Amino acid sequence: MTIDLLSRTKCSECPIRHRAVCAHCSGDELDVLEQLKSYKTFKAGDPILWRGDTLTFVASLVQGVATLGKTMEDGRTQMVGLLLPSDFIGRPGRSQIDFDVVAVTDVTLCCFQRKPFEALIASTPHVAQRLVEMALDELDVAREWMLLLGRKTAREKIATFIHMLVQRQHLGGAEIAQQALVLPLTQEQIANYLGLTLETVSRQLGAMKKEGILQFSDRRRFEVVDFPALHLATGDDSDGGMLV
Amino acid sequence: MTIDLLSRTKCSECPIRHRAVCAHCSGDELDVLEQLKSYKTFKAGDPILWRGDTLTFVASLVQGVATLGKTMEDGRTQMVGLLLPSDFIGRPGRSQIDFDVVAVTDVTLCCFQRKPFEALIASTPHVAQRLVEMALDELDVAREWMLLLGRKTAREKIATFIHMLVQRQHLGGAEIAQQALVLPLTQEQIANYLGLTLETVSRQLGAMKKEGILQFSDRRRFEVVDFPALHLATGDDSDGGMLV
DNA sequence: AATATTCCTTGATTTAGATCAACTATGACA
DNA sequence: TGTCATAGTTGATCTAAATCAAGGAATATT
Repeated sequence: MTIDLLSRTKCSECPIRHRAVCAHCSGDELDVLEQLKSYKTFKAGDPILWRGDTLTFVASLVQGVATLGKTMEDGRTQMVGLLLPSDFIGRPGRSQIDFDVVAVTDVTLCCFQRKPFEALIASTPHVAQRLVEMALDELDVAREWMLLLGRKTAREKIATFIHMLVQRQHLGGAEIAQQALVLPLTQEQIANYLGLTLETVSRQLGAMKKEGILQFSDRRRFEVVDFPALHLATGDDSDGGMLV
Repeated sequence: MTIDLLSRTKCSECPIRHRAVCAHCSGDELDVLEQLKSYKTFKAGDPILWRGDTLTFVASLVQGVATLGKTMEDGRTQMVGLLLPSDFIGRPGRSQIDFDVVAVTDVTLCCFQRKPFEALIASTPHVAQRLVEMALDELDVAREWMLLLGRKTAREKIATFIHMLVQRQHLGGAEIAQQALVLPLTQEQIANYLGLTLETVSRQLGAMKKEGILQFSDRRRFEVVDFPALHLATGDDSDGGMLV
């Protein structure tokens, strides 16, 4: 029996896309997980994991938004990742993490004990293979962000961030732009994600509003009115930005 | 038979530390690799892989230094990784890369065809497991660099870079500081790694020389005279910086 | 409905680092 | 041993974004 394990394909029975983690979708070899499944919820603002914590579980984010962040002693913080629904939290083979995971909105996780999960990996090579690919995907994202943090201007950073949100929104299978999007973070959090200050984020968003690239209906809800202009503003290759 | 696959432990018969990749050290199940092993060499400055290239092999870097870099259309570049001896190049399950790999010095790679290597992974779960861990290690490094790029000052960036060099030098098993180190990159390359300009790198290195933290015998060869001061200058936690 | 808090905006000012511009040291190579 | 190219230095100037400072708008709390 071959299953597309840990794919990003949405499971028809539950909101989780990582099918190996989602017990609803498990194949014969994954039945063991069913018994270990548990849901955890966190309130907006709650810490999910602190830097240095011992990891006892791996999880799939079912609902909500969480951030991975690093903080320096003097308070400077840098987000190193953003977790949206369907994202995987876990470091198979690792017992510690080197950053904080914080719930930005109310968050629901579908959790599995780490030990049995690792036992599963140890016995099923194609699950392990899929996990390598997932880790490499995350690595690609991290490296793309390194280019952003090291070399992009404030405007390019903001444009890239919005562009990424649009792309992720459409991964789920929704149709093309011109539809309402939501900023999942406050402007201060966006600033921490982009290596900027909140004032700069406000000014740049304001400028894009004024230029007619974005249109806000609400403090958080907006549309991309001029997608080509948005893509141009990212500074990325002129080819790679098409939807679909 | 249990082998410490893909560990960073140095093989006694060759300079490669990833034992699964180093055919000298292979166990029974790895004999297949012996036949596929081949060495490739590159001159300083040679491209090893271009962004978008199809990957036909995985490899271990035996000798020399190479960089992983991203370049924007207007020429801005950001290095997203540094490959030193014992580092692994390869993306099992991935056929393309999204950055350039360039030899900084003369480079020797120990290469294996990707397909047979992936077949090996598919049949031996603990190799796959080790690869997950390696990818997660790289991810940790990338995220540490995100903090550096997004939030650290020029001085902190330089100090962190030197600090990292010292740490890596000592991973091999050498004794404590106060010994000659070599900058593996030009100041322009360091600038591209740290999200700075070459002038800023020059000025900051000059300042640390003047302050008696570093001492250069040569343009490239130097010693860390005041390691505590170096560590302090990184801006990192006051605890985590000890050698050993 | 009034009050407090959190989030966002906008302006004035400062500054770290970029940019521009010579110039110097170091090898490399003929 | 001199010429060339590459790498590094050093100074003057500029600027993007940070910082400082005040308000204002939305949301939550009483």
